[in-house]
Amino acid sequence: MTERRATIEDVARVAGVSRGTVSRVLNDSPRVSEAARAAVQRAIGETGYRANPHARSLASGRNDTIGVLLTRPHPELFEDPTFSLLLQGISDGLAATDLGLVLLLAGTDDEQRRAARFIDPRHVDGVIHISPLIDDPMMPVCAASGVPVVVCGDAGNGRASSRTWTVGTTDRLGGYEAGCHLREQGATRVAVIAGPERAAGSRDRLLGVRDALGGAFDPDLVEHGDYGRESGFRAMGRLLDRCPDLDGVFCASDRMALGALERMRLAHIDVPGDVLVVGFDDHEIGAAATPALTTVHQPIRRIGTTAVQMLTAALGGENPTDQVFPTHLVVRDSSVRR
Amino acid sequence: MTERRATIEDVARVAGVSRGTVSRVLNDSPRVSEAARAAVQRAIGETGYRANPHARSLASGRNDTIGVLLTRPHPELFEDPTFSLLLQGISDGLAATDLGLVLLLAGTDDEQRRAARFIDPRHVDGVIHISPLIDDPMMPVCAASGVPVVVCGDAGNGRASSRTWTVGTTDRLGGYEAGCHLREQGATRVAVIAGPERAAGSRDRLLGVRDALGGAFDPDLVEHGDYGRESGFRAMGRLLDRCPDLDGVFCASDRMALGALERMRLAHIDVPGDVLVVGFDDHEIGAAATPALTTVHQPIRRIGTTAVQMLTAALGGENPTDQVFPTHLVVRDSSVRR
DNA sequence: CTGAAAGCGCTAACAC
DNA sequence: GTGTTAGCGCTTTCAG
Repeated sequence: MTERRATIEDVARVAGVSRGTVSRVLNDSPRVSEAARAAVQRAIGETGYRANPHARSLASGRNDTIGVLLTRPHPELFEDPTFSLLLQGISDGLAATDLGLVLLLAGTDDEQRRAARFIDPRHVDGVIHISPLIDDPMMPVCAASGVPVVVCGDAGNGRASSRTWTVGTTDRLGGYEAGCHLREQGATRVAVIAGPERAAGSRDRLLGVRDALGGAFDPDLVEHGDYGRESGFRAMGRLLDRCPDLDGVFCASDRMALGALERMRLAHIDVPGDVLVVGFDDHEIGAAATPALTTVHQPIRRIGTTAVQMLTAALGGENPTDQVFPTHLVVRDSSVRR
Repeated sequence: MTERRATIEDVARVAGVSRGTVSRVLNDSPRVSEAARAAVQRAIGETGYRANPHARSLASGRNDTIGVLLTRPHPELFEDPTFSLLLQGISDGLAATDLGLVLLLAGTDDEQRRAARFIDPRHVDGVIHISPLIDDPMMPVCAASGVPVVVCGDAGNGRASSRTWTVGTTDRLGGYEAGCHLREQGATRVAVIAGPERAAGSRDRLLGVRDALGGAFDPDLVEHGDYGRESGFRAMGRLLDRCPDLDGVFCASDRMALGALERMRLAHIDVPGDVLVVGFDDHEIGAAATPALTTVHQPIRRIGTTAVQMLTAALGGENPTDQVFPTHLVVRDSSVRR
């Protein structure tokens, strides 16, 4: 345990070659004879050699690690299946590479300071920014660091830096489709349970329904939640207090929609008989709900894998094009009058 | 952007001192004159200097970073408030230090490989292992790396290495108390909805109820879930199929207990009239449920802060003592016959 | 208190 | 193909 770690020097000695050759084998350069390669590999096994990542990074300027930046408070973050899926997508995308993955928590001020230290070309080669906020405090940090960044969602006004790319969905169009659907199904007093005020995606979905409803849109019938079930439940309560005869609700997340359903059940309001409901996300829980939830599908997991692809492309010196995946409405029972 | 980053050399030149002095200021050594310190600080501001972490680590052997190891599949992990709380505790604990925090995902084989690379004395100074499994595949990796590890929960048979410590709760005793309570309240056919088979904590809770029930314990009345609501719902369904006249249920998590409540509501089984229910965790959702959930409280957040304290102590060369926090029963409506 | 200098372990450019 | 060598940017003796 106290024993000194084997270095490249030790390996070279054991293999009877020079440091340079060992390094070449390590970075599998083509300019190595089979014999030398074999000898080095054996020596690595014997010595239990593991490269010192710092020495390597110091000399090469690479880190072989990317960071995933998380800028929402823990509870909000951790209970949201969206993040789980996004992260799975990222994990999937990374499988094809040999990059390391590091999660950077930046939900509180203190965490932001800590994370800022890590957003540095000498720590991570690139950053994937999940859950961007409007006027996101970490965007300037990313820009200043010079690290390439892929934002999942809206990067905010005037792209922070030339090394920022985005991959997202048609949030606004999704909201629009949901709004149109509610209207078509006959809803005339449509309420909205939006997500966190500062969440970029939520704002776009809200703009979308507003577009769809036009004059029928009532700004008084908008409540904000945190994407969670409980917040949807409470928001629905407030909406019902204010407007007992509303006949449609668009929720910016499926979980809030489920909370809203629950609240209405409690109030003996029939869905879809009295009120039509549309969610957003298309998570499993929505399909299993009673009534089955109409929702706007977005390919979250795919966004994750794409983010990785774009980032690796950027690391390779390419200039990836921003991607926007289409959302589409999934009509189920909660929005269709029987 | 393309501009070369300022190095310690630049700072030294601007400040009119030597590299050594700058380094001393950076590591706030006491052996520096006020004048020199001020000059260096000014120069740092002017040049926008930021230390190169790799160079620093290479020279010093420290990393100033700890890793949090997560060995459960994403969905399971991310929807569990327990992790959120644990992580908050860790975040809190870290606030007093200037250590960086890095989350290491190791839920799949691929992720495990990736994480293993990072569990290395040259990457992280220490590891906090959340959610240990029985025969956890990452424990040998941790041991082999020589990195100090604090395990939140049971480290498994024969402590992996002399540099492993644990902080946990009296899981078994908690299960025992729950079991006793159910008996005292008159339950005679008690079922158990345990957590994942390989989760160390879940196993202990199960052993605890078994202790309490003694001869009344029926191994056929045990089902396993993944700590999630849905899995509790389904497990309850299976139990009811098998034993429609059970009169008590202990669930290894509050979320599974809520799922079980839901399932029983569906079957028009009255809680606590027909069946008594006890959960585990004491999450908020349980207190808000109908009926309010009796549960076993464990100080999760505190476990997180303690893990950090133990780890920093270990990094400081001390040998912290393992900690076990007491659980206690919180009696609410779900387990008390009216 | 401060400067000089010797590494930390590795990569990459340069000879051969 | 392979060995040699000059750094990468910092910490940490060791003198002074």
